[in-house]
Amino acid sequence: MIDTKQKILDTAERLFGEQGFRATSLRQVIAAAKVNVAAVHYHFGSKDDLLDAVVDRKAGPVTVARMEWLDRVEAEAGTGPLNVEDVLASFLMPTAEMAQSNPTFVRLMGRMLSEGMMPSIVERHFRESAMRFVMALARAVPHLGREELMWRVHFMIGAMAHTLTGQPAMHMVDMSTDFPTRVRQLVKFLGAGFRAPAEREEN
Amino acid sequence: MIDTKQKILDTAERLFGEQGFRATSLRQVIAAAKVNVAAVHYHFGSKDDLLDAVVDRKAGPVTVARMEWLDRVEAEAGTGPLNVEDVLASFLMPTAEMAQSNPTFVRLMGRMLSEGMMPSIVERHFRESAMRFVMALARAVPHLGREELMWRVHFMIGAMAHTLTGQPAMHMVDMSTDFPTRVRQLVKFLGAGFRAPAEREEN
DNA sequence: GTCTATACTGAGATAGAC
DNA sequence: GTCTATCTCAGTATAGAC
Repeated sequence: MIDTKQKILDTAERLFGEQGFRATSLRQVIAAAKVNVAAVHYHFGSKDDLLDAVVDRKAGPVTVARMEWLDRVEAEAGTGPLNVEDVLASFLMPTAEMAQSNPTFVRLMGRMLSEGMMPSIVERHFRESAMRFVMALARAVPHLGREELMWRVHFMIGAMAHTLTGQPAMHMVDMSTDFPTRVRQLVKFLGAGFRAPAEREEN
Repeated sequence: MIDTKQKILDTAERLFGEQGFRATSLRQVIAAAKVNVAAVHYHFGSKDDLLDAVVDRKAGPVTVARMEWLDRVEAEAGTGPLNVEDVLASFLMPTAEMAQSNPTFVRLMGRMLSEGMMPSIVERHFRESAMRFVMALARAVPHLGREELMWRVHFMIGAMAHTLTGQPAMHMVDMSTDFPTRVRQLVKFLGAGFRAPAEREEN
């Protein structure tokens, strides 16, 4: 069939998102997609490369939406100060929107960040937009030095990844809360964190 | 030998912390510990149970330190208001202290939280102290409703886990920053997040 | 070019001899 | 308590049918 590739991609996206990448075997994927084992390797090369292709197919639009959102925020700010929450929203809201239509893929993205899964894949897909995002953040919170800003970005990624996966570490939180609400709360929480004063240099 | 168990535990702790749990095979562990494959299954039952035992051995003291720290914070506050940052420090600083002497184990704890690894293990080891911690937090930020507090705790766990693993998602951050400095910055960031005003109920 | 059948290696687990 | 042998299932590689 012509759409063997499609079937593999669709099935892999679903199973990786639902069960996690490592917890899903290729044999599960090929059974669910009703194709042969070797087809995966023929079309994609390896399990890692399959993941890469799965992400490739869907990550582009999210990145574009993020950049457009950030464009608007920067245009509205003009030469004036940039609002932290607006910058954070430009990064997080497109994800929330995608989560409405495709929650499993968003979970997969969350997993990839938090499981430290395939750093090279994450990097290739997100690094460029992430860099622009960090620059906007630096402008929004100019009281922070580079080092301190980067640490807060690091904290942000952790919080974000953990929130996207939909996996409460303990049964603390109502995971049925819709994504836009989650993200609004996350933006507020992180915004306040970024606004917090810088440490005095005293070490 | 009598200390076969010990050797396995020590080696497993090191390799799991360095490489991750899933990325480490039992065969690596038994080779490094110079014991037989079956010894692991004899002493621990399974790879999962070995992880459990590894965590068991070291997690207790951290929990005790956390609870003692929280005792002090609550005693100092008396019936007055509880400081958020103090509560956060009670949870995070014992980890930072352990990280000084045993960084790999702390990385392993971080991985366990963020990889969604063995939820039952995490729960058994941390649930009780986590509940007391959440109650103290609720007292420190009484302006938050239950739901909103829990979401912020969720964000906190993500940020914390990501910070403990020592795995920067992209090469953004200087991982050589010592743990106490990291944790001080994290406490400040999270403290501001928890202090952020509650959302108006408008959905 | 696309796919199938099959075999190879290494993982975790288990039974049973010592 | 310890070790050998063996089982099942994972990811991967390749030869060859269409």
